[in-house]
Amino acid sequence: MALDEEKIKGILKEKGLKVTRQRLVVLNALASKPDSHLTAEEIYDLVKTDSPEIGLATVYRTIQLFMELHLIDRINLDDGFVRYEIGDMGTKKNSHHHHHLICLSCGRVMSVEDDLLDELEAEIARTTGFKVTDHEVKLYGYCKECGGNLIEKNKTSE
Amino acid sequence: MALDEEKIKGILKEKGLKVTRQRLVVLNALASKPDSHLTAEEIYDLVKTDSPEIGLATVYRTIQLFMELHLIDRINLDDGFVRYEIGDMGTKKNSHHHHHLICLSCGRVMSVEDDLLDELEAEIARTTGFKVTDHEVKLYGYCKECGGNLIEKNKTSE
DNA sequence: CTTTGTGCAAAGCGTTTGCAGGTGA
DNA sequence: TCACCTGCAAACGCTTTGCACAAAG
Repeated sequence: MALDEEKIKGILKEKGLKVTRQRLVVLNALASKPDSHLTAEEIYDLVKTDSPEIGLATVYRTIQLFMELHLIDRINLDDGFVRYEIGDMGTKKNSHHHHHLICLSCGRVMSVEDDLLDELEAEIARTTGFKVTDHEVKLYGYCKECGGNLIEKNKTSE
Repeated sequence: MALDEEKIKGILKEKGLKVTRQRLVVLNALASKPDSHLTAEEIYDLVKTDSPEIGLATVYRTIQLFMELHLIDRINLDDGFVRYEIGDMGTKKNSHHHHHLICLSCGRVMSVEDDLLDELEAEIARTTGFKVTDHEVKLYGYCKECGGNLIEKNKTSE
């Protein structure tokens, strides 16, 4: 997935922020792996191939900045690592994030675009008066491949 | 919410684990605040009133143990703190957790028991072949009180 | 008596921060 | 020029660990 650098430059300039090589490189690293949910350290390693002098602190600062600009999202899979993924770049301006499927067997993380949750949110607004503006959904289970294996091993019914 | 100490003792003994005062005190602390999502430090403070000699390390070790025994659940509200709440004690053996409503204005956290997600999970199984066994849902927004205030301030339509 | 658990303090580890020098506008 | 940004290293805060002693079974 190519990054629209001009757009990013525009966003930065608009806020009086400077366009630096480090910022572009970090964002490009995230953009190059749209479905890998990278840790700060992984981003750092990726980025070092392009910019060996970059510091880990800069990566952290850049991540924070882009989080505030809503250009990237944070994901916490509760495996002890905080991860990041590139956002929709404002292309869709849909503040609702996608859901994450986390395979308990192989650890793979997949994303699903689905807004069946709207119904749940409406239900909650009705019963509790709570107005939902955003959600984070993590679904744990077994992916197609791992699930298949489990069925082989665990053929009890059906 | 009173804790069924006999049941806990049984669970521990069954695993060859010892029943210590510290373990009971930690679990009682969680049980005494079923809807407060406590950090390790908060549990430590609570527990110190009953057992001033207890160490923070013991609290952490005990929390871990009870997590493994599925007696307590971890919640991460992405506010920089990891929190814990007492589980359903195996009374319902329903591995599906409740959802959390997190108010972006006052920070309050509420729980909702709802399984509208079953539908979403079925949909996902159908389309992706991913078998969901558990989920974690965080809904961000504004609670009744804060939402009301927002409406006052932001009366644009209706 | 043996094994497991505890308290303390030190170590670990991911993340943040202070500061001097560098760089973009 | 001048404010902003970066790299480095030190500081931080939460959590884990090593070890000797204590307690449970």
